[in-house]
Amino acid sequence: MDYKATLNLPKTDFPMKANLPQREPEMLARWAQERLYERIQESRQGFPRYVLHDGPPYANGRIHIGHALNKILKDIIIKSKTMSGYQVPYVPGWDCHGLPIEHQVLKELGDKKQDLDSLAIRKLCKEYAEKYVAIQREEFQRLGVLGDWQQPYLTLHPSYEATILREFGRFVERGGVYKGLKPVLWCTQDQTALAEAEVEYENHTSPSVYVKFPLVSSPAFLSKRFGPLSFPVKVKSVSVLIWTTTPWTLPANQAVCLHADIDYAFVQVGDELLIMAEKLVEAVAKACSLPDYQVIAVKKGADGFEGLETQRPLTTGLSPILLGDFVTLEQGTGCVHIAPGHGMEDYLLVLAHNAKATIGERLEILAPVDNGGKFTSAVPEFAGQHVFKANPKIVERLKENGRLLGQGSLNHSYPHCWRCKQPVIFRATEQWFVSMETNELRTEALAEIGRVQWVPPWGQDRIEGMIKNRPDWCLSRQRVWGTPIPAFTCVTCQHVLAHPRVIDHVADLIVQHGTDYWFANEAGALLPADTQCKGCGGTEFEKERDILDVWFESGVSYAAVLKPRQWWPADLYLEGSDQHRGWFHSALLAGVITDRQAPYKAVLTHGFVLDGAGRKMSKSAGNVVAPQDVIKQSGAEILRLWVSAQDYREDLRISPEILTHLIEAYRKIRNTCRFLLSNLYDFDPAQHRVPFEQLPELDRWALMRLGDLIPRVRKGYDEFEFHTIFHALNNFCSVDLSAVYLDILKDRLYTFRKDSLLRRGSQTVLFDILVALTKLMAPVLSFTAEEIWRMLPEGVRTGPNADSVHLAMFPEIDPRWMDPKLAQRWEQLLEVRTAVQAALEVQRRDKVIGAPLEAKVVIETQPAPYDLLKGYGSDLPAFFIVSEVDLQSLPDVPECPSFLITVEKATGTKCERCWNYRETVGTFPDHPALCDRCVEAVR
RNA sequence: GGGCCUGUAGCUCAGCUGGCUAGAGCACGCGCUUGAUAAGCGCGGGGUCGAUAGUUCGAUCCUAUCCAGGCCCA
Repeated sequence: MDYKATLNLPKTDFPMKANLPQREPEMLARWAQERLYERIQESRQGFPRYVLHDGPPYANGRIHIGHALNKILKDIIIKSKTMSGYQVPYVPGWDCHGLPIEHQVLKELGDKKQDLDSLAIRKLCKEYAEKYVAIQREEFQRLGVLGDWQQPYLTLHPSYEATILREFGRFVERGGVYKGLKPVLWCTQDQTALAEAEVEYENHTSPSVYVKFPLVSSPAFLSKRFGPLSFPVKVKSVSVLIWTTTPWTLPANQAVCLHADIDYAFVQVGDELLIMAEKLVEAVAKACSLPDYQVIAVKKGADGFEGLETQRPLTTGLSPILLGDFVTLEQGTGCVHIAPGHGMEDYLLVLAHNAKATIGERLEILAPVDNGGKFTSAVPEFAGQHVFKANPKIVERLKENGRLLGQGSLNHSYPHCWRCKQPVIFRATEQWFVSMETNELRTEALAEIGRVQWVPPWGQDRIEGMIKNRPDWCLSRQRVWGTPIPAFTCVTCQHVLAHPRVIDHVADLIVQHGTDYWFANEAGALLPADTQCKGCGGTEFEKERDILDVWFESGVSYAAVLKPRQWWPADLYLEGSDQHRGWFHSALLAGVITDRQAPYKAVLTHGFVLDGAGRKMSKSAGNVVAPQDVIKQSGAEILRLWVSAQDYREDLRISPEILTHLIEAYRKIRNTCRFLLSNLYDFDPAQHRVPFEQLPELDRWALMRLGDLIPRVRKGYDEFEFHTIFHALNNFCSVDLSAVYLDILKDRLYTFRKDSLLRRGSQTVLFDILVALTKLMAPVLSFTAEEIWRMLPEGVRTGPNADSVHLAMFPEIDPRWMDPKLAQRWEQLLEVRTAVQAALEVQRRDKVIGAPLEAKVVIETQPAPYDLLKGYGSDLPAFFIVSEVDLQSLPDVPECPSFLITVEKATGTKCERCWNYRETVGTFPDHPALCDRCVEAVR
């Protein structure tokens, strides 16, 4: 007779093969059709709100793995907070303005761009941004991220742009906004500012000159100051020797810079002493063909140079010696000529100097060069000449006035305009700034940093360092794709008009007509009717041509997105650690300016995604892992699991190998759940549930393990330590369930009567475990959890709002589960079990047994373990999954291990139905091949 | 070059304020099972805790330097 049909073998429609790439889109369609996100929000009405404010990704290009990481993390937080009893809205956004889009559009236009005005270019930029918003929106949703994808926030929406303008108005109102100079890359041919991305580095030959800056102090004074040092008597002057490849910047010279740690030599040449880096003396002597020279003394940059004054070579003022870190020994003299109007480092050095200096000591940001690259009347001798053309004449002049020590030429890499291919210059132009000092902005921002929770904690050090050292915030860009700076200049007296009331007026116009209105109209149409200049009473104005820095736009997103919904301040901002300089930074400054507080309570950062070897991904290295490929091959679920498996606070790694391991882990979890489901096919919790009090220890132990898992996982979610969740789930499925509980349970589930108390009891536990597990994994394995959820019996998904696992609450533990004494007993029991398995393995190797049921186990133990084991009596064979256990107390078994295990071939005959070896097999005439238990079960 | 961060088995992670032969899961190897079967079970091998020097009775854990890598800035 075939007894297999009498067994309760597992049965389920839940497929072993996940087929995620096909199944996920179906699930997404269902969620969309069921309006799952909206229903989740409705279901949490009246719950405390938790606001995670989305940092807007830039709307160009398809998403990369870093985007996927960021959005999946956000989704995990949103789902887990929802399941913890919060209302968690999620409004995604996009950053739509800015140079990269404008640059790309111009590039694609090629020569055609000459014929287009700014309105036409803006139109193309808008189309470009909208195209990628649509693409990225699809790609983000494909990851399983739930949110208000129908009404995202876009920085190009007129209402958002109006908020940008009004926030700028609040900046102005608060004070601290001013116009100042700052060097930018400038093309003198096209007469336009350029961004770093718009220059190409090509070789270029520049003049190279060595120029003396005589110290004002007498040699006698200096010899005392530096030592005393004894200078040769014939020395009449002491000069700092600088080297530059841009002689045309010398009229704008403001200072000379030395490095504190570099050794400087006093080199005697004739009746002069020249100061230059000791290590470069030889090279300089050669370059300048010095006939005869001698090093008199050597002093560190830090030892006495700072503050000494030198005579400028072409103008009348004095240039102090400053110390700076950027000075190197690679070329030149180790002494650098500083023209803050013509170099970024020069500019920053002078800003830092001015911040500490008295008014009289402050240096000027001088750039006496016009839009066409010609000297202005501020440099009478060369006025009207293009700076590159003037270079030789300047060198000539230096020769005449005795300042030139040597000259040559240098072929080096130099920035050129991407359009006209001409060499560009650095030139200070008028820009809008917000001062870091007015209203104590820097101090207040630093104080706010202290009130925000930074995760991980070093984020605080990082942003603090940046705020401490950053220069004033430059708000203006000389571009068209962005939001205009809503300011005007009086045509008559050049007075600048930037007033909150006027700005509000402009904002109203923009809400009504869109931002193009600004670009299409002149000042008259943009100003309130009766506007008069405060300075002169004039009524004619020129509108500002610059637009706002995009960091300003995204920085004020709290005003555009959170405040109108009363969600301000946000509970959390979550982005990559590069945003300490970016969004966290600009949002903090904007928040402190407009509200005197940070717009967030906590900031969480994640690291960057690297390849398997910990290296940056790049096309050229060929190590790029595209989320689209992973999704197509393995499914978004694998990407979600990947995010959860690693500690994202540090850099993350991804590679084919890592993904393979994650797929394995996924299978394990999926299969475990499938096994649970397949053994519940005939279980209806409403009818069959067995009360906790009637459960045997094995089942109670399983619940206890679940009771350990639940708080562990929930703590992982609460503390944003998702990788601990992955490991906890993985361990629970592999060890507690698969290797122990489920393995032991098979005999009971398969061979006992369907409705026996033991089988129903275990099913009760399997059911509770499955439901809990499904909920716990849902924020990470959102698709799979939902797939399982929909396989559960109808009545289980209790309540009207429980048809999706994402509407459910996390499981709670039942205090009755926790039993420390049981835990202790089972720890020992499992230890014995491991020892039994080791002993079985030995006999298996020797071919004495194959399957463990072929074995009889003899355990000889000391009295104490004996008593423990004895308590489990007839349950022991099932626990070890063997046919027989012979337990004996032996006082003289050694201390460690406290038991001896012998494995023999089991006695009796193999029962055809349950495969146990039993003496009773053959004693039943009706069922000669069955054991007593099975006879009972089939009767 | 500067600021911040990272470096424990093939992979992903534990390792509390320095203290037992450094752990887990997976992967790998071998075996069993064929009633979770493109599954399940068991056993096993594998780490000079990035390198070096120092502090200490004792360092994966503290300090310094170096090496490798990341983000930001220059």
